Amino acid sequence: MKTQDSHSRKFLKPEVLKLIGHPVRMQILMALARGEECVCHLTFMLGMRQAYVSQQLAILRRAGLVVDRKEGLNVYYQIADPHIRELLHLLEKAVEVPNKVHHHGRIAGCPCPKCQIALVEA
Amino acid sequence: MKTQDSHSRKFLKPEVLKLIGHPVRMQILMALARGEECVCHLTFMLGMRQAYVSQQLAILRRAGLVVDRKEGLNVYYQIADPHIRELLHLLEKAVEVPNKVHHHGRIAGCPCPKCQIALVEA
DNA sequence: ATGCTATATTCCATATATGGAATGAAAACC
DNA sequence: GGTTTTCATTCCATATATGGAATATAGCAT
Repeated sequence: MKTQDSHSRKFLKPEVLKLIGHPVRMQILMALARGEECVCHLTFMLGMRQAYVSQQLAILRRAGLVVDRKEGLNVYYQIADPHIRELLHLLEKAVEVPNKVHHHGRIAGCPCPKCQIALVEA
Repeated sequence: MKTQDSHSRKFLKPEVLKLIGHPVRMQILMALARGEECVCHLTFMLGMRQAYVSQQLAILRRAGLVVDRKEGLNVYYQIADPHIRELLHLLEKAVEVPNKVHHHGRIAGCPCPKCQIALVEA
């Protein structure tokens, strides 16, 4: 009879928090907390090399925090579990992350479908 | 005009999460989330050597997550900030920790005042 | 002052994380 | 076929974390 049973299942091992507590991975997770994004979009959003972003995404994927979905040439990532998304939304209020991860519009130079379609329509 | 402003200040750096995401430190924090405890009590609760518990407490103290208070021979630790305590209570629902950290009664063999007084009264 | 008790610190070998660079694989298009 | 584009992986030198062991400090008692 506790309050707030919505996410009371123990779904996180302490070690997973250590993975989250990494500046770049945190930024990636915060960006994904708002919704699915493709690798190239994340790359341009964070201003980092693609290889490095993929590397961090692989770590998050192996830890079960994110899942990927291939669509043609692009690979889209999203948070694996609604519980984790909830946790990220809570952390979003407490943790300092660069503003850029909250910029969820078109990104100049990004070649991903979303950005290109938005460009054509504008 | 956002909902829930109670703890919306950005008080946590991502690196601090990494500190929290350590099995032993997580257990210590979860134990302290319920209230102040002395070092010896934590030592007996977790069944670890005192030197090691002090070592981890020092890391948490330097990170600003806990504060200490000396009283005679004992040193009592507590969570430094109500915001952090709130976060820990949220994490408590999600993170797997051994049951022992939730045992907040007297601990057999613990020499701390709390446990000794309880022993005499019983 | 001596000794006891609770806690802190320092040292250190080993393990793991970090992030750069080059390379690999796979799909779409010519 | 070949080429381009997007993403993944592997290798590696360096940095940081981990946790054991010994030692240090500080308060209280006699």
